Formats: sequence, C-alpha cells, structure tokens
Amino acid sequence: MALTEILNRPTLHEELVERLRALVVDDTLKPGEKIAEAQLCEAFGVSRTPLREALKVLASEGLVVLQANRGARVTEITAEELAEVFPVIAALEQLAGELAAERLDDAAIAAIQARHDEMIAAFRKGDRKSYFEANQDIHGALVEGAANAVLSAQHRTLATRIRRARFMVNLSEARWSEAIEEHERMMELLHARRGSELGQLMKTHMMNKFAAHLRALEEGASADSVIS
Amino acid sequence: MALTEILNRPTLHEELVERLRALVVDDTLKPGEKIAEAQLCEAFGVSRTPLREALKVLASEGLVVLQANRGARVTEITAEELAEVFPVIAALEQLAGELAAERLDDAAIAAIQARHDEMIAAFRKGDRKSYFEANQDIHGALVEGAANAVLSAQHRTLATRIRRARFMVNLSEARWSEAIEEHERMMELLHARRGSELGQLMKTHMMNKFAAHLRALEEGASADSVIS
DNA sequence: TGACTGAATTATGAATTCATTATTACGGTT
DNA sequence: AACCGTAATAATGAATTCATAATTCAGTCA
Repeated sequence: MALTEILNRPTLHEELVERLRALVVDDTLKPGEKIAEAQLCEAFGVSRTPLREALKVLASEGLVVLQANRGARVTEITAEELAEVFPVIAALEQLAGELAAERLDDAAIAAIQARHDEMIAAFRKGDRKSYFEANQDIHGALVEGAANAVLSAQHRTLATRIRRARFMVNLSEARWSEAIEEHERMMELLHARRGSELGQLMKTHMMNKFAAHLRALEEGASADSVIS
Repeated sequence: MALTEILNRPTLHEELVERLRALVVDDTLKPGEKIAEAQLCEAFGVSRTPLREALKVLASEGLVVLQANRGARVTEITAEELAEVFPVIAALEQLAGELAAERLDDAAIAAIQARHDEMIAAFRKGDRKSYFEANQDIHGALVEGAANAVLSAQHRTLATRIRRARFMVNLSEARWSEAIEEHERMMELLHARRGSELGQLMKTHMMNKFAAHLRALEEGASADSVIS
C-alpha cells in the first residue's frame, strides 16, 4: 500500500543519484559526454539544486568528473582506469571469498549453486546476456555473503565503474570457457568452505578477467566489437 | 604567489568537504552529534547550498549520516563499524604491500626506512603522538607506493573513518611493541621486495591492530582511556 | 502532577534568483 | 580568408527564497 511508500520516500537527490547512476551504467550517458544540467533537470522535472547534489555524490564515487565552472562529464573508461580499478576489486573479492565461505549458510550456498547452474546453461547455449546477468548475481551474492556492509558498498561502487566496460568488449570464447572453469572451482571451494583458497581464486579470476578486457580493448580499438 | 592560488581555487563545496572532514577527524564534531546547518554556515561564512553539497559527499563517504528532514549526524564509531571497516582496510593494505614492493624505487624505500627509524625512536621515548604520526606516514607512503589512485582514494576514505577511533583507545604496551616488531618485519620484506609476503603481513598487522582496538574499547567502556 | 493536543517555532528540502565564469558569435584588421 | 579581440550568450557557482516536515512548548484535561 501507499503508506509505507510515502514514509520511505527517499529525498530527491538520492533518487537522482540512483537514476543518474543507471544512465551512466547502461551507457545512455556516454563516457566523456558533457552533462547538461538544464537538460537533465528538464528530463527529470526537478530543479538544479538536487541534481547538482547528486552530481557531487557521483563525482565522489568516480563516475563523473567535475570541473569548476565547466560542468560535469561522465568519466572516461581508459585502459589506465581499468588497470587501477580491477586490482582493487580483485582484492575486495578475495576478502569476500574468505568471509563468505565462513559466513554463508548451506541454504545460501545452495542458492548460489542454483544460479551457477543457470549460468552454465547460458554458457552452453551461448547466451551472453543471461550469462552476464547470472555472473553478476553470483559475484554479488558472494560479496553479500561476506556480511560486511562496507565491503559491499566499496565493491558496488567500483563494480559500477567497470560495468560500463562491458559495452566495449567482447570476450573471446577461450577466455569464456576459462572463466567457466574458474567458476566451477569456486563452487567447489565454497562448498568445501575453504575460504582462503576461494579468496585467492576469486582474486586471480578477477585479474584474468582484467587481462581479457585489456586484450579485447586492444583488438577492439579498430574493430568494432560492441555487444549486448 | 597568488596567481596559481586563484587559478587552482577549489569550489566552495570542495573546500567545505575538506574542512568538515577535518572537523570530524580531529573530533571537533563528535560522533553522534547533530550537525546544525545554520551554525556551520555562520562559522564558515557560506550559504547553505555549498554546505549541504559537502554533507552529501561526506555522507557518501560514510562520515556522516543523513536522515531526510531530520538533518545530518556524525557517524557513530561502534565496534560493529570497526569490525566492518578494518577487514576492508586490511585487504587494501595487503594489495598495497604487494604493489609497493614492486613499484617503489630504492630512494623511496630509503625514505620510508628513515621515517620508520623515527617511529622507532618515538617508540623508545614513549612519544605516542610522534609514533602515531610516523605510523600514519609509513602506511600512507606504502599505499601511495602502490601507484594506484583508486586504491589510494579508497584507503584514504576508510582510514579517515577509523582514524577517529584513536581518540577513544589507548593501546596497551604489549600491543605497541608487537606492532613495532611487525613494522620491523615489514621493512625487511620491503627491502627484499617480497611483495606477496609484505602484503600478507600488512593484512595481519592491520587485523592485529583491530583486535587491539576491540580489547581497548571493551576495557575503556567504563574506564576513561582517552589519549592525545 | 503528568500525559496529550495543537499551535508556534525551527530546521530542512527544493526551487528560484543573482553573480560570475566560460563559450560562442560577430566584426574588424591584416 | 584567416586571425584576433570584443560583445553577446549560455552555463555554472552560490545565495536567497519558498514550502514542508519536524520539533518545541504552552495549554488543557484526566
């Protein structure tokens, strides 16, 4: 019903943060693109004040860059950017793996296993979109499984920054099957609750993903390999 | 001279972010304290708009909490909070250690060694203040040595959140000398450029620090053991 | 006396206005 | 025709104003 809706109504700027973030992530606002305040205010039907507050927050998350008197731009995705974000995400996922193996209960692990199986099915069908979604869910569930709100928040922020890169790269079949194998081992280690090893694997898994992204970026620099 | 000053003049809200952060870190604004906008505006001589923008950023960093229509409060430091932040910082420092051992040149390592020696001297004299400062510098230098801006930024944000805890706890002599030993080993591993081991040690060093904080918090709950 | 109601006050959220800086467009000069 | 400088325009930074929600406090009644 509407009562709780009204009570939980977030402030305008919070809502704008989410909606702007979504626009950046789904590539409606493109990297490097200038953000016209007036235009967005028009689109959202709000005044500049809450919109500008939202931009400040997005800037502190690294999703947009602000230049005094020169407005806001969507942060560009460069190889250098990825080279800085991926290792940090990898470190966070290592921690997530260590903690999740300790803290997830059997039911939660079973749920992750189920999503893992769906991911495998998507892989067999060559369904990249379903694969990506299941993959995100699994990593997300492992991070949440660590039961550490700070870890979750940091991970989410950084994951958002690189999620946009999926619009730019088309991973090779070879890397894809390699990733699948890594995920199979991750599930084994999770069931066995070998947290230290799971963390280690999740870290290298993420760094392998990074390497694949770099390769795809270099190849795709000329060839247009946009997917999804 | 003033020319570059003027050119680099930050926007008001950026300056306010820094100054408010300083107030929170040095405990002028106390945990749980309500932040009166009008009062701060008066103190800084600015209008509410840039101040509120700054509060939004500080909230996204986790330093203050905002409640719709109910203003801002300084985030409380609880054992739960520390239990979430420390493991993440530890993971980041592990990464920092790995990278710093690879990337720091000999001169930079020598500079860290010098600061380390000063820290030892402060320890011998029982000068806690100098010790803490040198300690911060060393950890900061190692993080910077990783040459990863994202890592630096995340670390700085989280370090800020727990730095306030130093006002609350007085570490035991036993833990202090243990920490010194860990730092000695860190320097050895850094000189030997054994990044993996350095990272591992920095992680456990940080978790040991956390455990000491927890013990001090429990003891200090009744006894007033505020230092510095 | 103490708890409750409701008006008065205060503080916050958001829109608007004002001031200043960047950007663009135009015209003159070489 | 290309370049420079200046004026016009547009966009941003910050202050102010307005609307609304929360808090305070006086007064009432049990």
